[in-house]
Order: sequence, then structure tokens, then C-alpha cells
Amino acid sequence: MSEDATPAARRARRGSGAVTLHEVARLAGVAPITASRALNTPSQVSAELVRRVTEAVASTGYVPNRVAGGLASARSRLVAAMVPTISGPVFLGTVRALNEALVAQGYQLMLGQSGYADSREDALLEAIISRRPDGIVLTGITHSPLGRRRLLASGIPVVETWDLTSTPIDMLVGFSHSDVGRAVVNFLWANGRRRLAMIGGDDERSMRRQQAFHTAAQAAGLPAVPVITVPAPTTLKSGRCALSELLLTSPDVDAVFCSSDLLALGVMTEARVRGVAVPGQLAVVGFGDLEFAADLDPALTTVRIDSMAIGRQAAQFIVDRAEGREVTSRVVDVGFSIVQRDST
Amino acid sequence: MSEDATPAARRARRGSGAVTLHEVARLAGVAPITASRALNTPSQVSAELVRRVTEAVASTGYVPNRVAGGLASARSRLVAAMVPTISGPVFLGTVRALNEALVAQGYQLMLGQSGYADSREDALLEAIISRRPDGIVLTGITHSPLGRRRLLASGIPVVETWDLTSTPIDMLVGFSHSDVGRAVVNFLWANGRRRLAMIGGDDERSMRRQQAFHTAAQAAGLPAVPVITVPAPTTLKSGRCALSELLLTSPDVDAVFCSSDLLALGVMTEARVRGVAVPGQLAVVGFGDLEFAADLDPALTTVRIDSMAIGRQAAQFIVDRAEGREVTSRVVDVGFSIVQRDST
DNA sequence: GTGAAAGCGCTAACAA
DNA sequence: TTGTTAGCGCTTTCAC
Repeated sequence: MSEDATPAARRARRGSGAVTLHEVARLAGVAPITASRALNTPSQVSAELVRRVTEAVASTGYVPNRVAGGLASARSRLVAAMVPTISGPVFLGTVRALNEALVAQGYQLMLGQSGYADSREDALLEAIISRRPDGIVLTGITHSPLGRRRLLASGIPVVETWDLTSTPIDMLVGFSHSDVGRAVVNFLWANGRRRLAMIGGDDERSMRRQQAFHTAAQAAGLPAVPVITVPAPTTLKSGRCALSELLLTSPDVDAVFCSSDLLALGVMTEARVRGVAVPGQLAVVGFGDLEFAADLDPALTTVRIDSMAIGRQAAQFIVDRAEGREVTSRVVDVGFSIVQRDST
Repeated sequence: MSEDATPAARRARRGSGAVTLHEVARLAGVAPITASRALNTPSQVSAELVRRVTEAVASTGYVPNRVAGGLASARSRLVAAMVPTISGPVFLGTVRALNEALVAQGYQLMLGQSGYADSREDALLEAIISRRPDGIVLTGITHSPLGRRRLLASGIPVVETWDLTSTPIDMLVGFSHSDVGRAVVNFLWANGRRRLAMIGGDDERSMRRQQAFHTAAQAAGLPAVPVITVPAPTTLKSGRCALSELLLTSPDVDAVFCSSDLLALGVMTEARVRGVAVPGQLAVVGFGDLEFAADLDPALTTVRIDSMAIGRQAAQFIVDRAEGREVTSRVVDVGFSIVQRDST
């Protein structure tokens, strides 16, 4: 496959021993830069040379070293995304769509988990910036002032997602969590429900939905809304526990808004075990419209977020910027909708 | 925060304009190499100089360029992992544990999704190798001959996971899927079930469980086992559909082994809708022991895989290799267990 | 304990 | 269309 030179001889003093562009160029009888062009911008090179270089690549099994390429060109073709945890199924759609859109345009996604703790978020951010990606996508992150400063100083394009704010670092794709809280109150009211409750995770965005939900119910003249907060990430179990707790203090609630579909599944499970009819006695609304929501029994009414659209738009923002295209808008509100099914 | 030189002046002809080690060294009044040592191997530098360098770092907001560092040292402190899709919750535990173990030791995880198609797997593999990571973790991947050759040629440490094979590329952490199939047959037999069925995804590992399940039932003298195969990744919906289909042809089955917990949830949902009692008329066994399994109603009996242990061991293998430690064993069988709950 | 020189593998800039 | 030269920012090697 290779040549007469032994690996030991090839790796004179340093280097990994892998085939380099130099080697490929030598075999094809051209200068390294020509081999580089044949591979990256073949239109600039004669067809004959492209053929010879391609052949040399095939015969050596050459895989370009993008670390070196990135250093020389200051373009890594790498995009980093930061999520609290990949276990939370909420951002899954966004990450998948982001990955697909990036791969289709020749970029690669590097995923990092920050956890729900601030300290690790800063460490991860430094690790990310130190790789000089062409863009950074932040999903559901509340960034520390230090992180914000570092991001700004790095000059790397940043897309914040899953939220709207009046002070974005750079670009923004999201929706209003307060609007969600208010919309669900209106929806339940229109469905004849009057004794509302909410169960939500303790992350910042969920808290804003809770806040708005509470306020809107009050404004509508409804009785005080019991709110149960559970630790993020939310689980089926925390949903079950929360409903138990809720029924203890407010046995007469007739509707619950859960801050995730998984939580809603937990609530419905616990309701069934306790003989509480859904939707008869209790209406349940989820959040996220995960893939399983429509197939539950009863099918779950939930707030649908176009998670994939968020990922696609984030990819577009970053690729546009990386290719030097002019970006017209830097903020996109993807909105949301309430999908009515059998649980209300 | 910065100095008198404008960004424009600093970025002479090339370069990103970010603060470099050079700059830090100049501010601290030392040579660049000393600054490098102060940051990476402080024990080799006098305390006073370490202090001055640290100060210069703080005052400039310097973030090291690990692309350059990686090129010079041939060590990236980057580990790549490849999963079919992050939507499949099965590998989530592994990825999370892998990430945690790596971060704790100063490495960073780069996650790539290959999809369930071979063509993309090869492309992703090339993209990964081109970044020269210090290790590659393959999760549930059936690699093409080309991929295998590339991996071998790259010289990068590789850990294959979630399976056992007699011909590993390099290192291996997994368990026997055939053993799982056999064990579940024995388990159901011991529970008095005789008319077994199986519902599984069409990925390779699930197929091996199906095969072994089928064969073991036959060997035990049980009636022919109906096997329903659904497309991977498996969903709640495909579980519901599969049970409907199953009951059409074999209304008398008394136990179903599902190749994922999500599938099992679908089966239990459909059973409830149809008035089929679980476990009374139908025993249900899942696979994975995902977090929600214990909290379903009825609680799900399932095959428990220590997903996190797989991730931790994979991290250990790679870090050991990267630090040049001698690796005694290259293969670890983490086994599995059957967790009996209320669905059987 | 500190530094000078060289080079990792590639590509931007300039030249022919 | 092709090549020469000079770095990208860091760390290795070797010398003091």
C-alpha cells in the first residue's frame, strides 16, 4: 500500500507518521500547493493534474490533516454546540437538524454538554473557544458574565437558541416562553377549565413559563395557581411525584400544564394509578411535542416547538457568516403552537 | 482590557487577530516557550514567572489556541465518539459517562451522528480522522471494510462499544447480544410463559438478539416464535403498531420481548387500549432499563445494561493509551442483568 | 530554570 | 494554470 520508506524512517524527528500532502504531491509530481488546490478547489487546476493527485490520494490512503489546514487558513469548518445535557430530549431535534444542515454544507458539529451548573459552562466554553470553531450554538444556556465576555472577545459567530432576549450576544433563534405560559392559560380557559395548576422544571426558561402562567391566570380572575417546581432535567418519576404532591394540597384542580412531555406522561401515569380520569377530571398539557406525545393513551395535548427549524436556522446563520455572506436579520422568532389532542 | 495596538494593526497580514501566547509572553517579559511552560507544566518554571504569566493571561483574556498546540504536539486532547443517532436514548448513558470521564481528565468529547446508513458513516469517519483526535469511540456501529482500514491506518486508538466481537479493531467494551436473547427466553420460561414473541428494531445488534431468542425458544421445545421487525430507531408508535400486527396473527401469545424500553411502552399502551391485561394475559420485557422504565404502570421488567459503565471504561481505555500507559486488557465484557418488575 | 531555533502540515499571498 | 515563499501559533529539541 505504501512505499519503501519504513514508518520509522519517515517520521524523522517529529510528526505523526501519517501520510501528508507533501507525500501525495511528490507522488503526483506536483508542488504541494497544487495538490492542495486539486483537492479543495479543483476548478483552478487542470483536469489531468486533478486526476494524478486523486490517484495519489487513493494509493496512499491520504486523509487531510484539518488541524493544520485550520491553523493555516483560520477556518476550521467546525461548529460547536453546547447543550445542558443530551439526556434532555427537548433539544434533540435542534441538535439533529443542526448536524444535518451543517454536514450537508461541509461542516462538522462538535457537541459539548455543560450540565446545569455554571462553573462547568465556563470551562466548556473555554475548551470550545480554544478549538477556534467557525461558530458556536448555545442551546438553552444562561451564560455567566465571564462567558459572555469571552464569547464577545473571541469574535466567533454565536447563535443563542430556544429563547428570545433583548440583549443577544450575536444571533438569536427562539420564541417567547412568557407567551407560551399565557397562551396555555387562554387555551385551558377556552376549554372550560378553571382550577389550573402547573408543574415545571427549575431551569430558567421553564421558570419564565411558570411565572407567566401564574400571572395570566390571576389576570383572568382564576383562583391562585398552585405551582410545583421539580429539578431539571425533568423525568417521568418527577411528574408522578409532583401530581401526588399537588393532589394533596389541591385535590380539586381540573387542569395541569407540565413543562415537558415526559413530565406530562408521569402525571398521566399517576392519574391513572389513582383513578383520576384524564381528560374527564383532569386536563393535561405537555411541552415540546416529542415524538411519543401523539401516540400516548390518551394522546397528549402539548405545546409544539419546531425544534428542527431552530437547528436549521442556527446552521444557516453560522454558515452564512462563515462564507462571508451578508446576514440581513440576526433574530428569528420561530413561535409555537398548541396541538390539541385527547388529554384536554 | 487590551493594549494600545489596534486590532487592525495587530493582524498584520494573516491570523485571526486573537491574543496569542507571544503577546502574553511579551507582557510577562519572558520568551514564548517559558509562557507555554508556565501554563502547561508550571512545575518547570519558577513561581515568580508563573505568577507574571498568569497575570498577563488574565489581563489580556488569552485563550490558548489548541489547534496550533495540537499541530505542534500531535496531541489534540480531543476524543471523538460516533453514534447512529443521538435521538436513540439507548446510548445516552454511555455518551454522558464518556463525556464526564473525559472532561474530568482534561479531554474534550466531539460527538458525531452517523445515521443508520453506511455511506454517511464513512464520510463522518473521514471527517473525524482528519481532526486527528486522541481516540475514537464507536457506539453500535457496523463499520464498512473501508472504514475499518482507514481506522487501522490512522493509528488512532479505537474503542468499539455495545457489542462483543472476536475481531475488534483495537479495544472493545460490550456484552453479548445473543446471550441476552437466550437469557430472556429462560427468564420467561421460568415465569411460566410458553407462547413467546419478539418485537425488535432492524439494526444489527437487535437482529442478533432476535435470532438468539428465536433459536433458544425452539431449543426449549416452545412453539415457533413470531418475530416482528420494525425500522430503527424504534419508537412508541412502532411498538403499538407491532403489537396490533402481532395479535392479528398470534392472538394467543403470552409474552413479548421488545428490543427497547420505548417499544415496550408502546406495547403496553396498545395492550391497555385493547383491554389486554399486563402482566395477566401478556408479559412484557423491555431492553435498556432507561430511566422511565421503573416508573411506568405497570413497572417494566427489562434487560439492564450498565450504559454508563461502558462509557467510563471507554474513556479509561483511551486516556490510558493517550498518556502512554500500558494497557493490560483490551476487551471488557460488562454483561447485563434482567430486572424483574411488574410487567411479567 | 530559561531560551533560540526549527518545524508540525497546511494554505494565503505574491509571482511567473 | 502552476509554483515559491512565508507564515498560522504553538511545542519539540537542544543548548545554556
